[in-house]
Amino acid sequence: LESQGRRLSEGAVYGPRIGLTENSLTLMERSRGSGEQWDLGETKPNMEALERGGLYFSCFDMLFTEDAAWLVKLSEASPALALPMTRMESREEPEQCPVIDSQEQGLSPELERQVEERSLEQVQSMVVGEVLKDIETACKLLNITPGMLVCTTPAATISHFQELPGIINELWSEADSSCSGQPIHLWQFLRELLLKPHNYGRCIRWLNKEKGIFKIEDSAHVARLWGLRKNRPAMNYDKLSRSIRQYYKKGIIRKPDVSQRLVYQFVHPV
DNA sequence: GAGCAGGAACTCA
DNA sequence: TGAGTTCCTGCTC
Repeated sequence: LESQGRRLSEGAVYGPRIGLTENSLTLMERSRGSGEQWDLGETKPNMEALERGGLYFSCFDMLFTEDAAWLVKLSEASPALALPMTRMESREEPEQCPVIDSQEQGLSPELERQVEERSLEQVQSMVVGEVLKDIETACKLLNITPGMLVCTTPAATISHFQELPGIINELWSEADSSCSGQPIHLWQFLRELLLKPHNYGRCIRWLNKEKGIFKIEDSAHVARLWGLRKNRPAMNYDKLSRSIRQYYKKGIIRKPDVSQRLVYQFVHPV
């Protein structure tokens, strides 16, 4: 999710998290294998094609820029398949893609080419149908409307999508801790604060993110936030730090090698 | 005085 | 039973 040019092999990992089904990922993979390859340098002209063709582009497509380019190429090749995102109509995909052995049937080169094009269009149709269904599912999961994803210009589209995967990450991050049905752990809460430096940088911040070393700048504030989260109005730093110290023997948090006041270290930094 | 370390008893899901 | 929470004593900076 974090970098925009990741290949589908990684999509197979992240796809399910954003609602992409294994089915559509497989279809996209297959189509990539049989079709042309585009590098990231071709994104821009394809974005121009996107504007010309009026194809709406979802943030989920940007998760895999190469695949986004593929979809744009698809829209150029077969405009009828390029459905506007806002409509979110689920297409009736073909039952299966026919495999035609043109050699055995003795088809002419021209007819063979047409057969291949037809087959490719059917595959593309299946892929688009699956992707659109997945996007609809993902929108439902994230409680966002498809209209939120519509952009009018390529530049705005790129900018918008760069912001949206960040928001999605945050939503998933919060979902991990608050929607799983499990009470949040203190170390998770601290990590949450550290992951939002623009919000909590004044009360807690990384000293060395790679090593997982962080400093509590405003102990009273962090304790107050923890108390709010756990509905413990009497929480203070003395109690919070006692909970942190419980992590010493569990191997979750420890004091750094050079011990400093209000400085702790995650034993296994992310 | 604030923070640190750790024991012990307690609550809560 | 696990994960804190609360209270405590003693120590260091």
